[in-house]
Amino acid sequence: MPRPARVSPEKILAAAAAEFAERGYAGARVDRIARRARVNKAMLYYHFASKQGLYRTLLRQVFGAIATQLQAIAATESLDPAAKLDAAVATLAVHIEAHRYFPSIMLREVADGGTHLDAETLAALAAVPAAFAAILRPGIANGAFREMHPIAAYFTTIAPILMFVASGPVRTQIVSRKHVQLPGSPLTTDAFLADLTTSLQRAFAAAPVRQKRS
Amino acid sequence: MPRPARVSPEKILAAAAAEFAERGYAGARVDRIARRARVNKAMLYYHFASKQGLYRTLLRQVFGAIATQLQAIAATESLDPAAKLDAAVATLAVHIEAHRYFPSIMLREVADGGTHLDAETLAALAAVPAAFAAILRPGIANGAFREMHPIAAYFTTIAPILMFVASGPVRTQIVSRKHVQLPGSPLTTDAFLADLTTSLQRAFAAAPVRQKRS
DNA sequence: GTCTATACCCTGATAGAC
DNA sequence: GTCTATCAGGGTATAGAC
Repeated sequence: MPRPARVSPEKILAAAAAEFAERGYAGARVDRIARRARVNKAMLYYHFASKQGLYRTLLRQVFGAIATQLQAIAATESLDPAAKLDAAVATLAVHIEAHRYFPSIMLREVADGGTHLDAETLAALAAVPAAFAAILRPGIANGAFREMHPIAAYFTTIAPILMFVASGPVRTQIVSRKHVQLPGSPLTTDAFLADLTTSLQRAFAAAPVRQKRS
Repeated sequence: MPRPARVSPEKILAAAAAEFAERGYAGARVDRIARRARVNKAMLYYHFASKQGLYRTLLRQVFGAIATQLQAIAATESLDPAAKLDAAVATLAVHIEAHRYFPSIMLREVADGGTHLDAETLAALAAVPAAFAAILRPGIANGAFREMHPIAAYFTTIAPILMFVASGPVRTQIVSRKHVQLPGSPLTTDAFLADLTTSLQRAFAAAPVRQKRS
């Protein structure tokens, strides 16, 4: 039988995601999370032991979700290496579109050095580069991609996506000021991703036998 | 005549850089900054009006310093486009090595959406991509690089550098746990930068006339 | 310019009724 | 499970002596 719909924990997690993404762990306020979730603060502490406990639970979920999606791509045997790389970027993009808080949380956790995380949450975080490495591995093995370190490829791929999306608000603020400019015309996320995809395919492709220009 | 050596403000700024990098704006403690700088907290408020004022002054300096270095590369006429790109990456790397706090602060400010910044500080931040765009411009103009949006190229270049370096602590924490792994062997910053340089040269180079493999 | 002491607010967390 | 009331600790900032 379907367990009684405990809507509170899910609503709290959703509110926490938004709050932690906007303010970071230290800047987040438990009061604000409770208000956003429309639950009483005592209720929040009833479901989650503490601010830290809530944070860890949230991050385990966030990292787990994205790792699972990347693992699915790695396991799809019908895709050739280049298609898998494109699929990884596209999947990241779709996931971010549906979960706007993801980039900021990832960036903040990197900057925080994993201070607020326990072993289990760190493991969930580590699953993300592991899944990405699994996506690239066949391509490197069969010579479609050049020899490269999986961690290097990982950061070369996801860092631009995360930072571009997360920087949306700053870029908006900069452009909205008089006398301050950003080079080039406004750049949409789709256009950015298209450009990045081109860059990554060229960056990772096995070196052409001869490629000379004078 | 040389103005009396006011060592305090510089020491405070240095301490603030470390504290804000490690904890972020919200997580930073004025007490701790004062203690790190070995000055009294009242002294800190004497030189800087507030925590926010200190933060803005620091960031203006941080962003200004890196923008200046990139502008110098852009202005060096003896370098060809590919060399300028390599020089930009190398300069970023050297600057980060000398100022370890830089990547975390940049990441955090992106995630924070520029909330704590005033117009002047935002302008200093905007000068960084502007300088980078100036580095690439001649290469795009003369056909050495492919057509690409300067902002796309900017994030494709600096995001990996910033995130790789800033993620040092998390990666260390992950690896230090039993039962949690990161793919590949340990990756040094130098090896990462070498790989990234290769990736970027290929990513930005004008499309070779023909590059086919079957 | 430098320091001590302190005001005052905010925040995470809990007690205890219902 | 849900809510009100409240506390203890720690945070920014300043007053005022030297």
